[in-house]
Amino acid sequence: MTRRPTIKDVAAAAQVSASTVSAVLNGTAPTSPGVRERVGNAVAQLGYQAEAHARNLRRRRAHAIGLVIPDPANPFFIEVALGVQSKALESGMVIVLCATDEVAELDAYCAHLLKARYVDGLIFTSGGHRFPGELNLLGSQVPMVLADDLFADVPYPFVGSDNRGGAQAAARLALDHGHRRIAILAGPAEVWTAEQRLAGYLDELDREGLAPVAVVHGDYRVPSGRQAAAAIIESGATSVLAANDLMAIGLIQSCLQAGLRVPGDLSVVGFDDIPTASYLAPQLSTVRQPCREIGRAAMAALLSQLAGDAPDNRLLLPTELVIRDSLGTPS
Amino acid sequence: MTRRPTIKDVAAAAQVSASTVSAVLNGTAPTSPGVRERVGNAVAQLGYQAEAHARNLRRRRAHAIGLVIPDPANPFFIEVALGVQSKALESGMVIVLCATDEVAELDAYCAHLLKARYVDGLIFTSGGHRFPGELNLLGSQVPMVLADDLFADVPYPFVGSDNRGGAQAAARLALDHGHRRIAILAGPAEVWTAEQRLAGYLDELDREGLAPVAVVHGDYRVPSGRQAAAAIIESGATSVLAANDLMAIGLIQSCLQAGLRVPGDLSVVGFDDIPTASYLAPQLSTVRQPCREIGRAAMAALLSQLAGDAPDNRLLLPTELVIRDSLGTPS
DNA sequence: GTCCCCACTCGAATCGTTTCGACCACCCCG
DNA sequence: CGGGGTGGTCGAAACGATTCGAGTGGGGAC
Repeated sequence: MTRRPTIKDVAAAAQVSASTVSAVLNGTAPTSPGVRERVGNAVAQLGYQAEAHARNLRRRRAHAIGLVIPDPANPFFIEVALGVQSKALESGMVIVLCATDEVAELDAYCAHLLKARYVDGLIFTSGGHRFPGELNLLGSQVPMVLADDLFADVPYPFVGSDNRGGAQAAARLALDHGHRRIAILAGPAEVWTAEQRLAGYLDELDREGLAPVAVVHGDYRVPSGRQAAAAIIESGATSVLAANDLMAIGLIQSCLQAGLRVPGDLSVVGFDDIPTASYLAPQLSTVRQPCREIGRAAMAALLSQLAGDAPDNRLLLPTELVIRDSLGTPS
Repeated sequence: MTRRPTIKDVAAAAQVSASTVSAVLNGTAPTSPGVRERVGNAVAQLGYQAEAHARNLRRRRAHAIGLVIPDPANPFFIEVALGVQSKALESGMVIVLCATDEVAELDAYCAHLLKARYVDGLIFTSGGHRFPGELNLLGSQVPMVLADDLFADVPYPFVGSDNRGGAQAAARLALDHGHRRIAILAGPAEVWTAEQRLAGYLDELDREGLAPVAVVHGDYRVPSGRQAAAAIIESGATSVLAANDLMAIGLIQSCLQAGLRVPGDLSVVGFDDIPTASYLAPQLSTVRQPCREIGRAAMAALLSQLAGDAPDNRLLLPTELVIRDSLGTPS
């Protein structure tokens, strides 16, 4: 018979009881070296591995977390996901994917996972999407960590990057290149990251006594960058600070089509440093977020929350300026 | 008491036995309308939802599958993942993410998930990576479906796209534009998709009695495209057929830097149609794969395999030519 | 020598569900 | 009127682990 071995089979082979095997395997009680060795041998010989569901049922822990990605089109979140995965691997956790662009569906799915106790908690990367209502309903009952984007009215720990500082650095870079007529291609108005970045840009311009020659709001996606081009060109800006790379890409596309040279006629600085940023011509100067680290830190925060510790409420990781070709001196 | 309600609570509230509640909820036995209503009310009132692990333990089914992505950097697989997710949502399955670029780790992790019965099966997207040894060890015991890439010596059902036909179409496009000196930027030598695409290119050239002026092999990633540029320029080709978009991107970058115009001096056709392809200047003409459909079909195949049906062994979905700017007539 | 404590092990109970066989009442058919 | 099938319900036994209280034996302290 080739039945999958259970803990009883191991117990029989090692001539001890099932509870002792459990104690050995989990280290929950002191055991003698002889027993440890016999159990170890039996496990190795039978190729035993504990059944996840039996264990989870008894322990009342799923050893799994849900990773929520409402906007899978943004490669930024993929990197965050890899960070989460890497930390999860180290800590024996499993990641359940919750990724779809259909937000209502996603909402219901997450609620289902939680109510069925399929996951112990959630890591929520929003990217400017609204916070799901049904999840909100459950209140702060759910162990959850917000990654990347913050909702002011939601009481969960948060891990993200220093958007404001990054934006300041981007603005500083443009100023240092001699730009004075600077336009801002901002993100969606009510989104925290967008607000932070906008504030950072304005901060830094203000220190020079400057104000932007134009502020255009987009939605963090490529087409909105294209649409913003006309207004920005019209503003007479020599430089644009774009609140993310996708919009910067759209903007550059439209400008090139309009016959402008980048960076000759118009300099551009993005935000995020997605892979595509370095594939463009011109390669995009941008602000790199530590995506993987954000993912890892978010997972760590969730773990400590699950362990009952009160984690840091807000963790801001530093950004890094990536200088490529899309920024020049004003003509 | 604020304890999570169990099936017994529902049973008590509806004044029936737990087994009857189970029968109602799962439809596994005939029940009377009156009982159905009482149970329905009780469930609604208590907000009951079955605990996943207890159910899974008893049913000996995880209702979960692992999605293996050895190369998360390739956006192609993200799209496939979304297709898998969408089908999974419909069928009440849960997706466990297995994504890391550390292949040995990934291998061990998958084996762990399977042995612990945390997942019922695997969908494996390889993208030219080697097939994990430990998984292979388990033989065809594991319900598994290969998506996108095929391993000749591995006996699993496969879902992918018609790489050969797509490549033929790409070659035909170049020929129809009048190109005669055509180079091929092929994928890794032992990878099935690369072989198929190469064969398709050669097929179509051969029908005109032509042979490529150069065949350079890359590894499906951007830098290898850059490195291939010199040899291709030297070959005097007027057009390049690139076996995927990432390599095409690298190639174009290097050509532009070398002062060539694209498509003026060199036309390029890619493969995959990743989002970046339409963000480039020039926008890349390429062959679109039905990524989401591949994901959905792979999930469907895995489900039928789990249900005991023998699924189609190889499913090839049609590709589609996407014509943009990177292809012109030879000068 | 006695007592206590600790290291070690075990059996039994438990987690929350599904499933299986048994049971009952009823209806229909012969 | 008897018997067989069936719709409807139930209790008890799994599923495979962990956990808890209890039992045993040996060693150290007094």
